[in-house]
Amino acid sequence: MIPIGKRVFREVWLVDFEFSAPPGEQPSVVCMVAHEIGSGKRIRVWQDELIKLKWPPYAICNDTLFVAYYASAEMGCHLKLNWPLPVNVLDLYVEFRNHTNGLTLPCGTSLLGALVSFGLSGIESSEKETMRQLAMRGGPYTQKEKEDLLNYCESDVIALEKLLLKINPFLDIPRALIRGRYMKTAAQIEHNGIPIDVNKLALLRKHWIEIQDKLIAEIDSEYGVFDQRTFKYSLFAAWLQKNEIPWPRLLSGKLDLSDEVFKEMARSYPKVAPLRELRVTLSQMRLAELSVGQDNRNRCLLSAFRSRTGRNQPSNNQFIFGPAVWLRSLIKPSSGYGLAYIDWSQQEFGIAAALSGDSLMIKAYQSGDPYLEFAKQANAIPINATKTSHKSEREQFKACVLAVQYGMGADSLAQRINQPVAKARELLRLHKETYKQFWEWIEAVVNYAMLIGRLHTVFGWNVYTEGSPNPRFLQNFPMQANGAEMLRLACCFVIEAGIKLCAPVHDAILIEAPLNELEQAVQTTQQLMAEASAIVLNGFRLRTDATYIRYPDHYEDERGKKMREAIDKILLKFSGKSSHPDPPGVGAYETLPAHLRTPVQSYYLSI
DNA sequence: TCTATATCACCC
DNA sequence: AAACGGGTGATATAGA
Repeated sequence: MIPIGKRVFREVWLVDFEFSAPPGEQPSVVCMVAHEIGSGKRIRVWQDELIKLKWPPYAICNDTLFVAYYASAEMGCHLKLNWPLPVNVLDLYVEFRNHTNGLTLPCGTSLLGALVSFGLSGIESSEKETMRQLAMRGGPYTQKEKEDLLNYCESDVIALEKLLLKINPFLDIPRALIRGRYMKTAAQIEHNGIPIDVNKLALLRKHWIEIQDKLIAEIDSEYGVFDQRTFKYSLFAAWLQKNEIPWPRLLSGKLDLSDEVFKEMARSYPKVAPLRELRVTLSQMRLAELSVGQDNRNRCLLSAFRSRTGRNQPSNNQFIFGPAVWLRSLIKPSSGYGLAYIDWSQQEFGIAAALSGDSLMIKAYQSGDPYLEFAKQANAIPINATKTSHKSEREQFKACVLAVQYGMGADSLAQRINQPVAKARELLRLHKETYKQFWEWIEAVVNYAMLIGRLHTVFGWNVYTEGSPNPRFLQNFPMQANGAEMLRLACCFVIEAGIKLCAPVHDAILIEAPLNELEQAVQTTQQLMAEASAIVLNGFRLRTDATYIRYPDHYEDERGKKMREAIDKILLKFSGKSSHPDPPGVGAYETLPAHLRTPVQSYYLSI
């Protein structure tokens, strides 16, 4: 019987896998080492034996604990091996993040870094790098290499045990297991991936440079500020001088090349407008390393718990939801399937309302249109006003709500809504007067952080706020971090309900289902998202919106439609046809067999 | 030629 | 002094 935190487990298994994971592919397992703390039992298994096992060689039931560092990797290996996932997962990466979040660490958040910060030493990081390379290289391996890899794998398990003993006194096991549960979910999401129109992607990649060249050639002939595809500051400066245009400069003395300045300057000097458009277009053309596997699905590390607020932080480069929105048109369900993008409506506003208990804010959220209702509550528009009758007022109150969420000041808000500072000040004042209880609450939160030196969410995601923290961060933390809790919980529910979850996107998720099951899946997902919000917000339920994408349609975001159409037009000229037939979905969709799914778990509440 | 820095743009 | 939260990544240029 081994006590971990305040709970006792029959067995505690420390596990590490070595694997290789080419971009966009599920991991290929190389080897595994597992140690059990109580009995001292040690297991070392090479790939060829692992794939024969139908069940992990360690206990994964209710009264045992699975411990790993960055457990989504180990869980990914389980899924690849068709093994069920452990009931109780303790991820020391996540717990170390939570234990030190907000502090400056001597050696980062790797296992090695965690050991160092507890005054322990692991193996040399140069050796680690060599072995990691060896695992990534893939087989075949010599007997010596196999031994080396297993030894290396085992050394990490030993390091993990040392870390566990050090961090054990700080563990809040019920909550740590909720976080571990999300790491299981994250592994399943990564395992699933997002279906991609690979023909379109190939076409885009093939003509990527040509498209940019064409766009530049069309416009730059009038300016001569590009060298190949590089915008040259010096050439632009020369052009400005020749055209006698005084251009704003940064404090450093360099020309201010932000789009904001381009926009303003285009008003007084219309001839800079086309150049501005070109720069905007080119900046939306970044698609370097979208990682798509052989099965035509976009997969990458979600980097769960990476951000200070506990959000996922996948690479913008590899993740289809990273680059400009028009590129989401590459998301396309395979034949017979559909997708749905489901997001919480005004999530942060709802969280602020619920956690502060501000009755007017709650009423505004429940009205269905918080921005319009806010304007009414502030007596700025008549009680019978609508979204259409008072469009611009609604936009201003909306901007004000967002400004408050980010701690924006009157000057920035004024600029944002293109109004005098007095107007912005007035809007912010109305917010403070209308939502008095919210402001009392949020000020108490900020004071608490200043006094105690840390903040945490309802499920115990912690951040240290020592030193001179940015007060706007403190003010935003409860909304963003509890929003992240909500998303993680919803993802767990959705995965555990057997729904194919493809991606989390901060306040939204993308799911997939056969066309005839899609609406049911969406309905269930919406219920589960409401459930998750109620758990985080003590009974308060947030609404969700769903957008469907049914084969043969592709994902389309209104904001990116113009760009997508413009690019399609150019592609048409290059290739002569708009699209190729869809390839068959290569292993595009297989539902995880029921016996492999994580069972639905109860959750723990309180604080 | 490579790296570091500043700046900017994208996402929620 | 200024004051938009959390991020990742690309780009242009300066400097080693």
